[in-house]
Amino acid sequence: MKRYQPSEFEPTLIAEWNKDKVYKAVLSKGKKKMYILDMFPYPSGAGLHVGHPRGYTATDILTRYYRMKGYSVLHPMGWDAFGLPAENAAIKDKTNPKKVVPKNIDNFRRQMQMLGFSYDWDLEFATTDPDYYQWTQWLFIEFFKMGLLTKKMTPINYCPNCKTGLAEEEVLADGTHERCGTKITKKELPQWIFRITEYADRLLEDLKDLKWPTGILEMQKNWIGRKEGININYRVKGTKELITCFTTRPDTNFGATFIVVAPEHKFVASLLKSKAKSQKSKVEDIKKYVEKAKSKTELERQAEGKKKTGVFTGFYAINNLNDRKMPIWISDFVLKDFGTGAVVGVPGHDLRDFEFASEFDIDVVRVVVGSDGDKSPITKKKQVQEEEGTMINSSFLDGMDIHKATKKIMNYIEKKGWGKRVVTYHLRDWIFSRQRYWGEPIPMIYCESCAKNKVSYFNTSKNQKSVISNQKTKKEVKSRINEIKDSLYGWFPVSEKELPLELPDLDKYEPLATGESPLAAVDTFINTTCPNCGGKAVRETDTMPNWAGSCWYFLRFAFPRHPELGSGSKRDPGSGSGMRTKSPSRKEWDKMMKSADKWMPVDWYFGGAEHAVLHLLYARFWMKAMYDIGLVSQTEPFMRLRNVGMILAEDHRKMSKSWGNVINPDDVVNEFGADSLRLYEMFMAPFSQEIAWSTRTLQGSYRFLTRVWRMCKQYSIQIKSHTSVEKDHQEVLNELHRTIEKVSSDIENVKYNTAVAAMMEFLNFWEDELKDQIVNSKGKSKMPLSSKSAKEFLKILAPFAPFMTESIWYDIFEEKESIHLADWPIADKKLLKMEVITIPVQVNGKLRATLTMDKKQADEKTVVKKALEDEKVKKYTDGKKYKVIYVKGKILNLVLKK
RNA sequence: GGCCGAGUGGUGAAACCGGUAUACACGCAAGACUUAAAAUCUUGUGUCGCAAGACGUGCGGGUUCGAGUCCCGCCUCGGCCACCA
Repeated sequence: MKRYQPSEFEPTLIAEWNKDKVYKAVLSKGKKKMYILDMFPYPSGAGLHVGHPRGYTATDILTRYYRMKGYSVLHPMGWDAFGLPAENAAIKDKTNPKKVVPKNIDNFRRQMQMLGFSYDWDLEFATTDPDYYQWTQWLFIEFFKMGLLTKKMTPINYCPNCKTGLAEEEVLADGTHERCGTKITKKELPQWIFRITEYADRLLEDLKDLKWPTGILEMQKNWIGRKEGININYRVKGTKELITCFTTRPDTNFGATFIVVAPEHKFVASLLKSKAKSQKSKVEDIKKYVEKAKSKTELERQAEGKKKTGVFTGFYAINNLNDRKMPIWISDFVLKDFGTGAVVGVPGHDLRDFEFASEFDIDVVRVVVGSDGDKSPITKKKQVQEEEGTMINSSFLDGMDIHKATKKIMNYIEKKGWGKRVVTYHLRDWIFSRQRYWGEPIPMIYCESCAKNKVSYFNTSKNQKSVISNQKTKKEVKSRINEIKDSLYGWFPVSEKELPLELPDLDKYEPLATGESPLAAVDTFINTTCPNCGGKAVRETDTMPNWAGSCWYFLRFAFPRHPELGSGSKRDPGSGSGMRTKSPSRKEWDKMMKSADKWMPVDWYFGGAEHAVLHLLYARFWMKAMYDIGLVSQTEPFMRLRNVGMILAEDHRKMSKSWGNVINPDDVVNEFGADSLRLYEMFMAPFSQEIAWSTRTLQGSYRFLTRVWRMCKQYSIQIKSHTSVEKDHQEVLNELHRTIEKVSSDIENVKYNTAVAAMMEFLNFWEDELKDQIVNSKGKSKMPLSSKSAKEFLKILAPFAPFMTESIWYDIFEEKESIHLADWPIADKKLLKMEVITIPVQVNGKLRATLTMDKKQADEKTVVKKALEDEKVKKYTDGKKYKVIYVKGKILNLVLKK
């Protein structure tokens, strides 16, 4: 044991920790529990890049800290292995993802162990394990039973070149396919829709209980986008039709001058059907415009910018408030999915409406006067008044401010029966079907003959039993089912006994030209019997999106172990020993959850901010739905959330193979050891901040560890000889305890950069003290800290540098049990207090001197007296009157009087 | 366009409730060791100035004995959403 040479002991320690199961998660009675979780990774072929360990080291430090503090800690790791990247990589290599994924997992696991993360590897599993996804399928069926899933025609993104439907993430911002650059079109396909919007209010409401970064909370809030407004019905002159418009600004309704509907609006369809009612030339125009609008790609829409296009229908709607005839237009700036797909145009008080009105010469009426007092007619874009103001030209609203007017007019319209208050959301229902191979098969069966007889799961008598006890939820479920059951004739869930419904092994699994899933071409998979009538039936061939697996994995980690079921089979490459489960059933779930519930919820959740709305929203949704069925006892999965900042390459660009600027952790560990990498990534910047990699700065962390190593090495003589009675230097001891205190609180606040700085500061102090010793005792080194105290320092460094501290712990200090199971040191409150303090002295707010004195003597009188003895202070105050401002023990300010 | 962050030395950054601005580290400079280099160690390092001192946390104001921190008005950069009615 000479030089600090990490490669000499790091691999050995990994093997020992694994063998002794040092990091086994055990829930002990009388101990507080702590569940610390990373967003589990997708195991790509490239292996870990240097950005992954930043988050994983952070959770590892928390885990090690709480473990040493005596908590029961759950810290697992697994693999989110379904999804497009694996599938595309496998297609490219002409192999099956089933073969590639296990290899990738092995590599990821090896790298994580290399970095010393203290996961309980026995709990490992992958979302692609049939043993896991049988439960994901089971949950799908439970959600189906409570009316949260329905199937309907929905437009999806489609690439005409690759002949496949695409996920949102495969469509670039300019509307092209990321692989081939072809413009994406829309294609209507039957899709399973997950009705997340049913939970919009609760997803919004419950945000208030979460200790999450405010930015993420804000993003979820915006994404849900709750808006209160009113739906107003307008009569179409000369017909029996009504057009309903959503608006949040009914106060301006006296200023409404036109109506615009989306090209997809049902009024347009009925218009085209009954040609007789409108002029023939108009019908042709309308047809042309609607077709063009529907075929427009995102790219074309963006190229057009905000220039308004549209076509007049020849019809007018009547504004009941003032009997105004408002022309009805069709335009693609109105979105079919927002509000009612129809807008009432108030060009004086909405910029977009004004642009439309100017384009087509529609009247503009002012109904609000803003703070500029401008009452003149609105003719210029600048004059459009969207802000606060007072009503004019609005009959009984005149003189009111806009908020009061809004309330008044809403009441008025509702009373008259012209409209109804409504709440709308930005949140859309979740399209849950993928026409892809590499995902969980959706466990549903379609029976044509049952469909013909209008039979579905929901009207077969044996299925009417409800397990939901909450009356309110029961009612909601009932009304949901009533709404959707007619669209689900012929659909039945796969029976529990059949789970897992396994993904078949296929040689060819490229998406089909029809836009269907590749499973649609596999006869042995499709054909089955109807669970209801026993006749011929077919399986659903779509698979679930890659988000499904991450919606409940945090529960699965907490499931009790079943060693009697054996370890993961070859088929389940990820499942660790004792993590297999029996077939899914409500009884089995309840048994599992009874014990898993003790770990829930996740106390600390770490991952990238890019999941702010997707994964985090979906998982919260599942949790609430599960709660409603009684599957879990909590409504929120993740109590505290922290976002890890991205690590950029040294050239400040994103790390990417194509730039050739990727840093591989294997190389870093080879050169500097895992501890240096961990320490550096914690020290480099505040945790959530994006930062560029710097090998130079990493060397600073390496240097620090080398110095700690050297320092500790000097204890070996002392310890082996057992001769000298060790004694702590009071000042070093005080400094040590201050460091213990600082590091402890910094860890709990995820401020690792300052925690590391504090330890560096301490080492500087400790070394200086030793040098003084050597000088004073003429070369004979006597350590300024006892080995007992030195070990305390080693302990607080242990979560950051688990390898080196463990190695010293065993070899120098001759300990027998792992440092990572030792007790966390507690700072001695008596030692924290500063006996001697420095007080800055200011004259007129400018620093002129500092006083060093005993804390007990630092009363105002003494401090002022001492300050006035200072030459510099005297220079400014001599012969002048001054006011004394003294904050005890903090600062003295002498303010000269004029 | 909407919402949310952030601007501090040559660089990454620190500063708890308004109380010594620049902790810790990198880099740089000089020196020690060495035949030499690397490694290591020592000292210095906000700007201007010989110094005393003055100035200094994106810019302009304000509150205060005292402002990186609070208030008002701007500028720049980053993130998310976006023809959202």
